Amino acid sequence: MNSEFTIAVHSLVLLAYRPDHMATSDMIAHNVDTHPARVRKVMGCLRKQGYVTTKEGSGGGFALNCRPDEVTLAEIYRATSFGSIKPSWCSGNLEEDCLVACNMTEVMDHIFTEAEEQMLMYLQRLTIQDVLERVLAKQQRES
Amino acid sequence: MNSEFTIAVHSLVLLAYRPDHMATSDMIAHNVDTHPARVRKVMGCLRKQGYVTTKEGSGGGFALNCRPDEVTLAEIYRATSFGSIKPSWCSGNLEEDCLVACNMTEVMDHIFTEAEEQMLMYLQRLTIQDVLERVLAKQQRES
DNA sequence: TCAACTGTTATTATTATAATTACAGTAAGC
DNA sequence: GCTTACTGTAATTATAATAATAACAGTTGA
Repeated sequence: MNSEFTIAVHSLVLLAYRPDHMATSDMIAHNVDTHPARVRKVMGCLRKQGYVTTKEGSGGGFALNCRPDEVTLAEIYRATSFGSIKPSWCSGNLEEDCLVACNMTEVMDHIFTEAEEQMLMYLQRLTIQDVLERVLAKQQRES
Repeated sequence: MNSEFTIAVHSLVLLAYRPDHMATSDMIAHNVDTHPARVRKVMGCLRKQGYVTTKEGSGGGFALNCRPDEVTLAEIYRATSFGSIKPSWCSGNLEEDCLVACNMTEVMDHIFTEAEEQMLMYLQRLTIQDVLERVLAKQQRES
């Protein structure tokens, strides 16, 4: 699976956690441990879907624009990584005179699509708030 | 996701389809459209789990050693690609003095594990026989 | 003893992914 | 208006994951 989903979820959880619900790409990038340009790319995607707003120029950055307890990981997955369950390589050989060789590509493709839908049913039940709470709960157990 | 799962399923479906339930790595490789050595590697894994038997030497090859209607894709996934849902890259920064940065890695890891379990519940409902039937059904619709 | 196989490892090629650089555009504050 | 601190985006480079290939020892049947 594509790691832009991870970056998107991490960024939203971070924004939800911060008292002012704001951060710059530099701050997020340090927190996530990646490059600011990559964060901006992923956040651009979240902005288009309305999950965050951005403010350009000095003093700018990203701000949460949704309720963390209403946004599910399924939405974020669809927005960032839809279809990434399926491996890019696929089997099958149309040259062969064999039903299996000719049709397996499409049949497996269909299976991966259904498997992804099933996974989305799980992600549907998890919100950004839930993830934040898991983070906080984990800390409490350890302290 | 790892494509060895695809190769394993394709190979088992092919064996189930063939009247003698046998094939060499060359034959499977042509059908799947990959290299025979790769097929042998995947089949080695299936042999260890008892899904196929192999016969070395001249006239040898692979033979199905299970009932196609009893083997589920979940088993094959576990045998070949367990854990491959999770991206190798992960977010988080232990250097940061922030709960989110420090704990997100583990929390996301847990989420990917659960998502994979959910996907496995779907693969549990599909057998090699079901896949073969989808292949055959597809052909009938098109002819 | 030859030919046709598997088993396995090592090497190379290819592709996917992530990091980095670069720079135009925007807004705030002096 | 100028400087500074940001975003947006594209192009390039680096790295890692994946697949293909080659090579060869071991096995078996004819």
